[in-house]
Amino acid sequence: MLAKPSIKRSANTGIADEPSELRMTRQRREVYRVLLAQRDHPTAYDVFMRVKDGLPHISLATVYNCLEALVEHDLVRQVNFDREPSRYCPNLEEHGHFHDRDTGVIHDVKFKPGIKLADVLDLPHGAVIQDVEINLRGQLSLA
Amino acid sequence: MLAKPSIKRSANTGIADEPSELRMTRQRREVYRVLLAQRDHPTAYDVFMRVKDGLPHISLATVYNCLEALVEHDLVRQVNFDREPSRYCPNLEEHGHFHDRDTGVIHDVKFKPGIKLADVLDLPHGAVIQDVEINLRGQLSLA
DNA sequence: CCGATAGCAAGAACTATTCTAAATTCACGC
DNA sequence: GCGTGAATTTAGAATAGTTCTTGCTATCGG
Repeated sequence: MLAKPSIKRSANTGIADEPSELRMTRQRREVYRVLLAQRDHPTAYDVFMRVKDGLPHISLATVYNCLEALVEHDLVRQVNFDREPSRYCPNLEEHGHFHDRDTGVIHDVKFKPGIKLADVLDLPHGAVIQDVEINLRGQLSLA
Repeated sequence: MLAKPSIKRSANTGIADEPSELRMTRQRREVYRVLLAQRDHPTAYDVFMRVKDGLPHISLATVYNCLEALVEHDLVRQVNFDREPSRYCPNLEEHGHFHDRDTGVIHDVKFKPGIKLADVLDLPHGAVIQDVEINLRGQLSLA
């Protein structure tokens, strides 16, 4: 997602389509805290296990709900490699992901300074990009 | 996948790790033909429906097997948007995909001439890229 | 405090995909 | 042409990550 963070904002104005604010419940706060605390791109299940330390009664479904809410409100990005379980990333800067086949670790990959995606891609005429996903797979040669 | 096409090649030399050639069965040929005939990034199920015209008794599992074999041998690329059903693309040039939210159509997106991914990304030191996936979502403004 | 709305929990349901086991096909040497 | 072993196909069962349903609970505005 391109950054458009929104946490608690002004009260609803009554205008129909206004995106609603995210209510920060105990569960959502804990899920978000867990994501910030250890930025290793955990799966929903990983998050579930970590959140249980603070909220032993939380259910996996709630973790999914919370992650969805956080993603929807652009506090967190969902990262998908092929059809593996989704992973979650609190880094909101535009960046890609490098999956190391040897270790399984996913590294954030930034653009070189000054580079914009639209500068390097031949986009369809009139294309308005709402979402960018760049996923790399490979290995870290030790040489 | 980075291009490394291999269809029928020379007979096996006896060397252990040589990647084996792809045996072109009726089913695989038909699946491949269908992908080349209509390059609209069909799902496995779409392919299944199309292949049935020529091979009415083919099973969905076989279509999955064939697609996997074709992907494995770099004749076809698998395209994943989030966790939606995988789509299949016979375009082997390095390119990305733009998913139009309004129509659902997926467009191929080429790099501007002369641009290499490594030129624009800050890769981890020593990273060897085996596979690149660039997925965009947005709309085609009619203006 | 009251009613309405949003969120939570537990488990069932869903669905794209993979696996299993048995039957078929194929390449190849004879 | 024909047997043989390996690869492939098939149909259906199984899997797994995720989403849905239902009833309960918390929260908010008034």
